[in-house]
Amino acid sequence: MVELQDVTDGRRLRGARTRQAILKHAARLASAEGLESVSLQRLASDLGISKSGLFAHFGSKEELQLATVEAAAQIFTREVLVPGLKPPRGVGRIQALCDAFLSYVDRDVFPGGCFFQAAGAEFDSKPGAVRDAILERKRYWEDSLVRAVREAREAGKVQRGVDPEQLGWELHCLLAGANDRHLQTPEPKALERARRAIRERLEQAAAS
Amino acid sequence: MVELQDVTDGRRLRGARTRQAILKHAARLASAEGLESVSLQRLASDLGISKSGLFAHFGSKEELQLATVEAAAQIFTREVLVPGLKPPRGVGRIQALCDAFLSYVDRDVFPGGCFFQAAGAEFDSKPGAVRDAILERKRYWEDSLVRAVREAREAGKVQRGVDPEQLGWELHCLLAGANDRHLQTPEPKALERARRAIRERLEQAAAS
DNA sequence: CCTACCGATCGGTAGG
DNA sequence: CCTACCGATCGGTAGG
Repeated sequence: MVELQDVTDGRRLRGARTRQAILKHAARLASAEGLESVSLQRLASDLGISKSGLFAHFGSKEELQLATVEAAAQIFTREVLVPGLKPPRGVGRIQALCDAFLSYVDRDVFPGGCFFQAAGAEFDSKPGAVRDAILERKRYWEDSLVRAVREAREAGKVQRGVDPEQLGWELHCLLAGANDRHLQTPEPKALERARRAIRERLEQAAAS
Repeated sequence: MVELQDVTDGRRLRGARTRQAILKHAARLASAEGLESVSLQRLASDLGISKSGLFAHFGSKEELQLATVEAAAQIFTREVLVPGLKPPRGVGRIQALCDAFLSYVDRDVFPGGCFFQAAGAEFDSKPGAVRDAILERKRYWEDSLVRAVREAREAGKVQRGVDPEQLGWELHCLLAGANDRHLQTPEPKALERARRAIRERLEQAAAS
């Protein structure tokens, strides 16, 4: 009984590890070459398994794409949201969210820049479950910036006259632009421009 | 002789018209589905010609892509740069460039939003002639904004303390963000947020 | 009855 | 511009 259970658990554990390895590679590839371009054959040969091995994990290409979006969201949460939400509510948290995103871009967590920026642009005109999943995650990130501004304003750390939705969206634009520029001309100055713009926006918005 | 020449000219004219029709359709398709996804077969059947008919106009897929980028650039020039550069140098021209871009997004000149936004995101991690052509055009547009700010500053219409490269880049980020948001949630408010941000930035920068 | 794969091949389509 | 093809690769499935 115990032996049999061990074998079963071992198989499940191995399966889960393989699945994570597949999805991490798929997400990295997709950021650079496009989610649609990550073919099952390409993915299989990169990982040294067979194409039918992939089909044991994901029943179809769309399910693989949805699982890839999910895996990318976990990476984004770990690399951006967790460090960005560490400081207490206030201007410091808004700044930390922006810094965490810029660091995530600077460290090339995904070789093709922010996964959701790339996948969002690829799928924004392709209706379906994959587009919906990507946009839901993108919206959560944008909302996190808006929420951080709103909470800072409620705590009296940001001026009453500031519209959280407006400032949150502007910060998001600058961060997206920094990702864009980083991919076009990968020089330190690319991110510096965004840091400067964000600093100025936050200084203006901060309660005196 | 005359007859022969007429036939030749007629053929050339017809050829040029077909070429323009192909490229216009290719650019519109590419903005929504991706430049790489516009297959020769798809394009041929959409236009009611044969795949080899396309090869008579363009020797390879890459040449078709380069010609598509060129055609999209002509559309962008006509729809954004020409109206945007109409006002004399000064804050009015900066505003006109931004308004022209937002109108181009709002009118859905390309069904998938700004062609260069979409194609840039698709190719920014794919080295080659197509990426170079796309980024060259994107850079020209960004430089147009920077130039408009610099000229306004030189004319004393913008404060001395303003960095043209910085403000030009920030305006570009807001416009790109407006295009992004327009594709995600096509409501009038999407562009309104950008208009408000741009108005505030320009009021701040204007010489008093 | 489960899982994690294999080699081979299905009908179609890619660029050329 | 056409028909007629090529080597390869696409997403997906067969039996073992």
